[in-house]
Amino acid sequence: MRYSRALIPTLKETPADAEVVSHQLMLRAGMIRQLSPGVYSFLPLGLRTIRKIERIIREEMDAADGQEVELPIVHPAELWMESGRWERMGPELLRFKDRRGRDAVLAATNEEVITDLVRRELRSWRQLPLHLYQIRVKYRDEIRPRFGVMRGREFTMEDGYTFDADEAGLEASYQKLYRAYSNVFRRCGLEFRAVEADTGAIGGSSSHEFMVLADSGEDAVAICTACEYAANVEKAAIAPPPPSPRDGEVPAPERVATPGVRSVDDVARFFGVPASRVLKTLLFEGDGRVFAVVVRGDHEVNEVKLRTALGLATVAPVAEERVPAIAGAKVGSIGPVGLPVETIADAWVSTVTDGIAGARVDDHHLKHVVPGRDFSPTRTLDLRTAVDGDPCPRCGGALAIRRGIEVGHIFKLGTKYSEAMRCTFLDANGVERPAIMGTYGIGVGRTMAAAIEQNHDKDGIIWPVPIAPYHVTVLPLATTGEVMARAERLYDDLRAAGHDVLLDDRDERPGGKFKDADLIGIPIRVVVSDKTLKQGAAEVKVRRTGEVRMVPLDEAVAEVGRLLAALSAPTR
RNA sequence: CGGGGAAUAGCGCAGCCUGGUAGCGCGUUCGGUUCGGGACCGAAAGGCCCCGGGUUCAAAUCCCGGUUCCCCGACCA
Repeated sequence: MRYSRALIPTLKETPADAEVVSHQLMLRAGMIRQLSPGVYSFLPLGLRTIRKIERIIREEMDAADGQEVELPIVHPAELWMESGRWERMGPELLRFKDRRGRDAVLAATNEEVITDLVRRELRSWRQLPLHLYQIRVKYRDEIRPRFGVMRGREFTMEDGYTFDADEAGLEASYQKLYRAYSNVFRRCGLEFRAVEADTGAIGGSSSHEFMVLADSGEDAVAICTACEYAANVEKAAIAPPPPSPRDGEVPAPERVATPGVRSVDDVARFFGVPASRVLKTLLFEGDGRVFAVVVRGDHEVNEVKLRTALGLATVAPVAEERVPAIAGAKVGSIGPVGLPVETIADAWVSTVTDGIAGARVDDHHLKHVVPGRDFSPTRTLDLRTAVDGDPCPRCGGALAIRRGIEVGHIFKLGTKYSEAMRCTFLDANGVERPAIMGTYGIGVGRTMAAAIEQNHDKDGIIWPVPIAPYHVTVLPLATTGEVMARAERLYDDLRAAGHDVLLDDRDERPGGKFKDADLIGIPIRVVVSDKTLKQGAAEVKVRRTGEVRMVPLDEAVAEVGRLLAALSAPTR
């Protein structure tokens, strides 16, 4: 491509509304422009990277026995009613009516459509396993789109689905896709972790999220520093605490007036104890029943873990106005002692041997509260959110909490949709069975943004070679004469060698060309100027390392090939 | 949805408090000098000052209503 003919509108200044570097750099490099919140146009340069990521995905999915399909974007509402997601998905599902007043939705994901497609064709166990995928736009009416292409309302996603005859088949498909997804992200130059993810109350089968570790990530992941355990903090388990020997006798609970003392911090300050000695009591409501959860003051209840541990479909805190009627005191003074509802404790409550808790009388607290002596939880479970340094559930080592960008998700669905939508086959014994499904997704734009988050410096993007919009940029420092002629020849030769090349033939000053080349992040830069031609050479520079060398003109193509190969080697 | 901020030239912003007919930097166009890390001189183009209403001799500026965008909390690729 000749730069003079290309639409690559780079910006010198950072647009004010871009918060994270990937968003800033995609705008500055002229790769994307916003149309409306969470909806972006991809410009030629941005689309080149998108296409390269898509190609990698196709190659890996095909290698994992996937077959590409193309599913509709407009779905009839009936299909979503059949699966139950018309109600369950809520406002995130973008709905509209056609001219006849029929309800329709824009594809947010395609379990319904794929299940409908397959149920019409699937008859025999001999047709299984089946792996279908597509790469296409999705619409989710996100509450708050942000970070550019990272969380959009309209975005391109690879969505894949597997159908198996039995659990063992699902396991094999899942493992195959796990490896395929790992390959995709590795080839995109990403440092990532596959972490255990929450599966919700339904199914209970396993799920992994592929997380790119980056400070700008919206998710938090717990990673064991000693073993391979890694999980989304939504789900991360925590090893139980060591037994806490009671040192000496603890006096009976004593009520203390604590006017205006409400939060855990207030309580800790008032009594002059660390927050870890305060017992925090919260009321929750799940599937129509109310119960209390007790955690240590320095810990947070994890609603996802709570829901899963109790096997509930939904869990939500009880509205503050209703608390006094249930607990006998306002929020801030409720406590577990004598509480007339079922009380469940987090395992780490046992480390409190002499605690402070609400007295269930407004503006009063109890000191010398001993779990097990002064109140008895009906159950003790792992209910809190992991924090940095918590013990790993596998090996007891320390968990580290890191930020992550979820670029992919794989999920053992089981028979949720195949049962609801009667997608069945006859097994080897002639028995009708629902297909056992898996569902898989990769955010393509998100992968691109994540790659920038991990590969940039103060001057701009540093593309990993496999997803770089161009591999090489040739910069003639003059647009006429010998310099231009040599640059043109190099441009042709590099293209003939199979590289994607951008020739900066603009009538720009050298500084401008250098800045733009760095900003858009082309891995290799080749400069041709009067100075280099005096040596019969071109100057070759590696964007990532800054390494510069003069290379004889007739060796330049070979040198570029060597450097690209070296940069593509899986060193990271 | 709740809370906070913003809307003025393609981009980044000032002007608003204290009304008087719109400005700076970058970019763009033309001419010239420059030419290895975003040059310099000269000339020029470019504005429903978010929209609607009100106050006033006069509104970017004050008042009322609305819209849009951005940021912080519950979802997901």
